[in-house]
Amino acid sequence: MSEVRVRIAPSPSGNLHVGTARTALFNYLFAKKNNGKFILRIEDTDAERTSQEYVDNIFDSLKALGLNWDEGPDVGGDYGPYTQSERFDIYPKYIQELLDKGFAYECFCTPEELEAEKQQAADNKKPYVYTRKCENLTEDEKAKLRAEGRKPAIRFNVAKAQKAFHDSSILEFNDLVKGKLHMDTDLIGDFVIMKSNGAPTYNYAVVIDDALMKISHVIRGEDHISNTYKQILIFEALGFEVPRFGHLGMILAPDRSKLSKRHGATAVSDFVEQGYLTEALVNFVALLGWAPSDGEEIKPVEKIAEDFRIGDISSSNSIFEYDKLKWMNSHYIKMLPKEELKEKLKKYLTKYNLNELTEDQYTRMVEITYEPLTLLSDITDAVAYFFGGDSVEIDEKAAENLETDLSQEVLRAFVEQAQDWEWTEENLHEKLEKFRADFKEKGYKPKFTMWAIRAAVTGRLCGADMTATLAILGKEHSLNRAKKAIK
RNA sequence: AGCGGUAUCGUCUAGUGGUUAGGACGGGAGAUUCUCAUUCUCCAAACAGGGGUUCAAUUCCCCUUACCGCCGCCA
Repeated sequence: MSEVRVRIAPSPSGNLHVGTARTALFNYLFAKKNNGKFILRIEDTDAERTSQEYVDNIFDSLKALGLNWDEGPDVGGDYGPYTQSERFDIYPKYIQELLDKGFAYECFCTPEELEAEKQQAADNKKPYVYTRKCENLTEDEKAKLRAEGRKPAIRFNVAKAQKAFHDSSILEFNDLVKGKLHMDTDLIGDFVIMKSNGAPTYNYAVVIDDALMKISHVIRGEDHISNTYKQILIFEALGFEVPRFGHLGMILAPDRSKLSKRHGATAVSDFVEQGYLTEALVNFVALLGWAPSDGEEIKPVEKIAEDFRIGDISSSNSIFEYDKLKWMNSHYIKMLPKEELKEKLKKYLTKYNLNELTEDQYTRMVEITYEPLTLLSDITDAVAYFFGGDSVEIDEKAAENLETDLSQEVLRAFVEQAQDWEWTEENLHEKLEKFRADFKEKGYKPKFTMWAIRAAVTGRLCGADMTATLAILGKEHSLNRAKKAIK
């Protein structure tokens, strides 16, 4: 068997979408599993909708996900260039070949004429198929149209190609994930392969590029199934070897509609911005349509690659459930090495003056606050009360708690006794334990004792370990906050 | 409308011609901790419907339904 070569071919008309990321991942996994090559190709034939900004975003996102490509626009390779707009001199040659072989013809129809055809089909409740009225234009007629200033587009002659290589009008192929798929080619209109402005269309450029780049397996979303028949025909008409195809189910939003901004993040860079770890995103997205053989859901890409078999992918659509992603993200946050975590968190702490803390204090603060985090960005709120010196914002519930006689009594005792405490975490731990015990003897639950202190010092009823919090905050700030809460 | 695809707990899925249909997220209950969270234990929750084939169908076939996709000089 020849070398496995797969590709991801995004169009830079937006930031890298998670759906594209999943397709990229499955291609990557397939390449890894089969010692093949993973190739990145930028499909920017439509100049109007593409921009360099998006190209950069695609590069960055793919890299962040760890889906490194063996060949691509930036790293090069033996089959470049890897950006379609730089390949425009390649495409005409094969158009000519198709024209010469009679598998393509010039079409002079105007957008208005085409629109009228479509309208008529709709009126008759018939599916629209191009009428092929330009198929048999004579040279004289073409010259006349040209003289009028009309520039022709090139259409592919579907029926001719089909007849040349198949016994009936039914075209069939064996999909890597969906099994046997077929289609009556009589229902496919002669489609445009080169626009009147000279630019190749998607269906044509893809074939030329996949063929020239020696792509062995095309793994992509099932929205491309109907394109596959067109593409196979072009491969055959040009005498290229037809690659194997595999079509993945789509990713849907929780309401079963297309995943869009209103559901939350959709671009990989959005997820990162919101505090998701790319490791979690990759892991989660792999589980959409694929399940590990050992049932262990949390595992790194390398492990997934070992276990991956394309035939095991579910061929149905799957819903992108943010809840599970969040769960997975919190899991990955807990597994992250502390040094790395400390660095990553800084991005979400810019509103605070980190200089208020020593390196050790910062480390300790992260240690006692990272566990409940679902998103890295949750840290912003989680550490709010470590800053601000003697003043802290008291939330409603804490304020309510501070009203009680019990809390007032606890705080008076706390302020009085703590004056003399040595303010180290170790000592505070010991002292507070005793403090709680004393109040317990008076019939106060430890929980309530600590709530009073917590409410006064942090302004909240829940938060990080209280002993460590006091230690980090320091004696002065802690006691001043406590004093302020006393009536 | 036509064509194509898909159908197991709410969600992601495992699984088999005979199973108490398994796991994970989410939900519920409880235990632990100074709180929240973590962790742990337990609970509820599914084979879309109808026909076949078969001793037996969630599993194989057909139909219906639902959902998704495609019908561009977008990709």
